[in-house]
Amino acid sequence: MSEKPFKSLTLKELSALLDLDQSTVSRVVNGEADKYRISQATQQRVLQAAAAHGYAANNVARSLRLKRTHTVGVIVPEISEGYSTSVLGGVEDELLKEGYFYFVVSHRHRPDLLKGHPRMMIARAVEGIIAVDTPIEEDLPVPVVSVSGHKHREGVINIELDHVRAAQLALSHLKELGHTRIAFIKGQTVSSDTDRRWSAIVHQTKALGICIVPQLVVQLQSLDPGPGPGVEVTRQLLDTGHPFTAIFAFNDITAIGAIIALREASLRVPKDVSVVGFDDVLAASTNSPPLTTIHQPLRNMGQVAASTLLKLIREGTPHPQSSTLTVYPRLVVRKSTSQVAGREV
Amino acid sequence: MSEKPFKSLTLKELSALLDLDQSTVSRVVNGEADKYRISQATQQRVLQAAAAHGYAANNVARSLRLKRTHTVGVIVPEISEGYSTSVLGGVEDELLKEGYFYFVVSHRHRPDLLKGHPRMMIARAVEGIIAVDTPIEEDLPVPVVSVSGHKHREGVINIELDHVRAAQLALSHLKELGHTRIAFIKGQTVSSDTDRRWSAIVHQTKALGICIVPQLVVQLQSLDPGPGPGVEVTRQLLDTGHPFTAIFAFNDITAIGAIIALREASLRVPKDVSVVGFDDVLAASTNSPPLTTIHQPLRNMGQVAASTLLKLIREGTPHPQSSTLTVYPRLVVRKSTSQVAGREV
DNA sequence: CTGAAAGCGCTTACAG
DNA sequence: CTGAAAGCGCTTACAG
Repeated sequence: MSEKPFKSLTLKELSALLDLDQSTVSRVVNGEADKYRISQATQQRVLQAAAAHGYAANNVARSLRLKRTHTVGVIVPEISEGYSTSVLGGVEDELLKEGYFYFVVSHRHRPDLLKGHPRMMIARAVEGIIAVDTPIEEDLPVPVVSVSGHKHREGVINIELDHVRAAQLALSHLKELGHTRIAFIKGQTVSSDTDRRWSAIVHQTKALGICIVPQLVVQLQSLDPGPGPGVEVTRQLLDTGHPFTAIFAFNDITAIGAIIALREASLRVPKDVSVVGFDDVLAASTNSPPLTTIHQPLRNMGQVAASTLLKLIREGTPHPQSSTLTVYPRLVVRKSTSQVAGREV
Repeated sequence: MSEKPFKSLTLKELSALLDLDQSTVSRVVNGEADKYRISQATQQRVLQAAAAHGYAANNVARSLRLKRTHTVGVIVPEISEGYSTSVLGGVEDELLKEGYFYFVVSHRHRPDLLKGHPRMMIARAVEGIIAVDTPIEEDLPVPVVSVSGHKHREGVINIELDHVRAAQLALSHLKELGHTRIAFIKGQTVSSDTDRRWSAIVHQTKALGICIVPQLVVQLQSLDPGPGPGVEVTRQLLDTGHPFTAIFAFNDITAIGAIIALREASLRVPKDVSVVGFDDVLAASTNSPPLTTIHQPLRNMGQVAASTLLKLIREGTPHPQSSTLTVYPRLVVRKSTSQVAGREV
């Protein structure tokens, strides 16, 4: 039709062409012709001309006028990483469906970005914010939904995994296989899930009659998103000389690191040591051996986060109740766990 | 300072408070006080009041007035996937540095989204678009930079890997290890890299005196982003009964799939069959065995794409020359390749 | 049934 | 040195 695609006219130009007022054209284009009882003839003319010239309203002007940007912000720790991007997939599903777009920013645990990014997004007039595994440190003037946030800030809705159930699934699986000396790798202190997960484990070991041996509990330090930190910490575990037959790792990448360290020490997985991961990111199934792990419905968590945020935006409640939506884990048994052997390491 | 963080005043309100005209306040806030020779006293008052009230200009109004949104769009095949997100990391590095934000959308190879998403982003007034491994099907009214696009559309700048060098690195590595019967897994037809990579391989096999056996060439069909398609195609390869001692896979995830299929057939990697991947995503190093692969500098490609796009935007050239920026691969030797054994499969 | 006017919140020539 | 006015491109009460 037009020579330059998208080189769209303005409303004013289009109206001039049609010899109609802007307001009339605006009404027809926005599907409010009936409401204003605009004649069929006029409607036809407008619609045809709009199509012919590829008219599309300037969204910036529209946003200014309507005070709605149909944009939300998403903040994640690290963009090049499986956990966040699985959630993002779900966020996208829901948002695009409703005509919303989103900005993504990553903070990499830098305090300046943790504070600055939400502000910048607000300055960009986002209508709401989704924080993935990221603490929100101040009150924000838009609705906030947090995925694995755990801060319970006033007015923030949390999408959270049932960690007690997760611990139960993992630990009873290990117990059934005969493991009693289990080593634990806790997450970095910066990760919002760390405390919750650990409390749940402590709780469930009691329920199941499993002892936690303090020497068999280590914590990730380095923020490196790869398997390195898991390797490091597993070496420490082996160095202590305390025997164990299984490791419950903070996440899949850490579990993969643990397996690397175990192999270095000539220990076979799962024959000598069983390893359980957490998250069920893509790498869990492609690893060799494929990881037994706790599946988090990450994509679904993203969908729930997005649809919840959209609901808050629609309702326009300035300070909704802080509350929690719980999602449920699943045990995925693959090849990194097996019946405990006679020999302990 | 103010009770509600970010509940920012408008320029007009702030000016009223100070009993100054909007224009004066605007000038000071935008750092143009000197240019307009505004008195020190006034500057102080304005700056202080702005800080006290947390004044920040409404970016929507600003964008409308200046006709600049400081926003770009990024389109990728799949958001929950290592290749795209590695590139996105680099894109973010450069963009945020310059005060730009970006929208991300994924098309999942759906024709309607491939066409619709760029249009929607244009309607959102992005100043430019970065297309990652995604063909651009029509002329767009903003600058476009393509990462691994290969379409050479008029006015689009391509960031491309030197595939000939990549093929040379992989094939001479295999040749040095004594492999002569090499199987090849080509990419899906929808992937922009597929043709280029294959041409480069054909070219380099000739240069190195390696024969391509037609029965040992298979192509990925399924669009599933996991290792499944690689497993499938490797089974076919084994079913043909043609002997081979090495596989050069289209990417790391496919290589991982190939290894799974090889194991099913009781073949050891690398003892019986060597496998070379491509990309060097995180999974390549964490896999067991860790993959020998061709490293693509994905993050760097993202950085180059973003800084190039920003340059085009700054220059305001409506239709720059189509051109190509080449980046270089690196061979990463890990544990999935070894000297050829006497026995052929 | 359609139009004229105001206004969203900025920036910037133009005056003085 | 500072202000008054126009205008970016829309939408929507208010008229008639």
